[in-house]
Amino acid sequence: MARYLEIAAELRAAIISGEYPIGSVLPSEGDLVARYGVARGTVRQAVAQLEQDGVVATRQGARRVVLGSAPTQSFHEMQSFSMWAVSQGHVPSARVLKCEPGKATEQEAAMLRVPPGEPLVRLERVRLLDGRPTMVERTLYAGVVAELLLAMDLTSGSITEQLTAQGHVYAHAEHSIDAMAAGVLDAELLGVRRGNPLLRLRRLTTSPTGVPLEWSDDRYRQDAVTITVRNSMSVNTLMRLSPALA
Amino acid sequence: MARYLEIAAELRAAIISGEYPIGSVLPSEGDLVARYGVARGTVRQAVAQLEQDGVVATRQGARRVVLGSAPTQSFHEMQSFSMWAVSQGHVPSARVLKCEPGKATEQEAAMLRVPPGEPLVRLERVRLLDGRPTMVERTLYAGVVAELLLAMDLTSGSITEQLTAQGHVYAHAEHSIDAMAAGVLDAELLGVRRGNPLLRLRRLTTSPTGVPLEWSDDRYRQDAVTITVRNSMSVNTLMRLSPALA
DNA sequence: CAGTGGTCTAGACCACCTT
DNA sequence: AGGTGGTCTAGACCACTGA
Repeated sequence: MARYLEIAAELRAAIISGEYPIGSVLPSEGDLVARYGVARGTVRQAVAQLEQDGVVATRQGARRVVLGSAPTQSFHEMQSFSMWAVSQGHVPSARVLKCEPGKATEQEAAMLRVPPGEPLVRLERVRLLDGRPTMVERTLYAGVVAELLLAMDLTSGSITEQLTAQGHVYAHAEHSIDAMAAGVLDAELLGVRRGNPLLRLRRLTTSPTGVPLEWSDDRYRQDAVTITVRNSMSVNTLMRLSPALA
Repeated sequence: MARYLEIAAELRAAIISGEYPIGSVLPSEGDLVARYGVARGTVRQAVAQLEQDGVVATRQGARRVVLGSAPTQSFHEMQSFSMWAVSQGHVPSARVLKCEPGKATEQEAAMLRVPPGEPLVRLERVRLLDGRPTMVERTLYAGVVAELLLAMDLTSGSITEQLTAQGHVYAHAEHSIDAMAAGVLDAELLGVRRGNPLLRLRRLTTSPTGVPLEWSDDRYRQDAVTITVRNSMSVNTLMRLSPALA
């Protein structure tokens, strides 16, 4: 592991342990240089990590202030229902409604940002948390990922996990979040009344090189999840859009 | 402006202009060093900006790939309904339902992360977009910000803007997003039916030093907004929580 | 194997904050 | 005025990618 990541981890641990309580200040860069025996650049890389995660606040000329300990977030937990469920102490499962190869329609092609007619796989599942219907998932898989999918066990495990094991890495995702009313079909699948609120999360995921891998439309029962986002002046990935543009 | 920001801006402009189309590769760090006549560290600071915004993807050993042009996002647009509305070409306004000073109840203190009994201001407004009710906003303002608020014009402008003008800077925010059904009151205020879906966005905003400034509960008509979030393996501020923990 | 990005060093000057 | 973070330079070595 890189030295700056080790230092960042040590500082995180010190914050969690209470050595640097919320509201207190971190040692100066000079102090940390002396303590860890590294160059200033390395210390700055370490604290930049903490700043990016919203753990500390930085102002030129003043010591860094501790905002809170790092959230237990992870890109992969956000990406995968299974991993998230497990991390929350729940047992995830799935009921497959549809899994079929096909060719991209005009609309699907636009969402996946591929040419119309491209081969893809359409997957629809009801996702369960401890046996209770929680989310309806409609996913389109593109390219290589699509082919691998047809050989997988879709009811139990995490597709993401199986894809990662085979070297297909998800690197970027763009999520659109809104509220909607349950239609007849969704209501029945989730065991709620028609018209009840659902939280909809649509997502385009791409590889490290920007190649679209999947597009997903996930609809959660109103009481099933809350999404949280942190942003700050320096790190900001959050937008509010009019539906017309979304 | 710092040199690395100038370089980042130039690269952004070049991407938008089509000089570096989506999917193409950026010049190597060495090329950029030569072109701009700066040290490699400066070039790396510039491209790190682009990476953080999801504009380019980086892999060790390979040229950087262009993912897309920068979104027109801004921290302040996310923070302020007014600024966002204007940027979307709409006319924002507000109807003040309540604006009164008070002392923090047990529950309010916990949300704002201040001691119970702290002075605060409670503000409730219906926010309108081009005259149409769009969102119900319930905000608690703490400390210094609270005092300033009572002297402001609350119907027209942006509170955030007025506060910024007086040197009170919002620096960090944590948002919780979920779906809910409209109650009798919210339904009437927004002109929708009781039970209709609303998108709820709760937010704690703090100063650069981590001091809580405001807590807000915003409820949008189901068709009024979509929230979008970008995340990646390297930059991730997104979490999915069980409601019990939220 | 050459090119490229990832990490690290050592030192410099400046802008801003605190006292 | 002294301390602190922000920026920048110049050079080094390593790990990974791709032809």
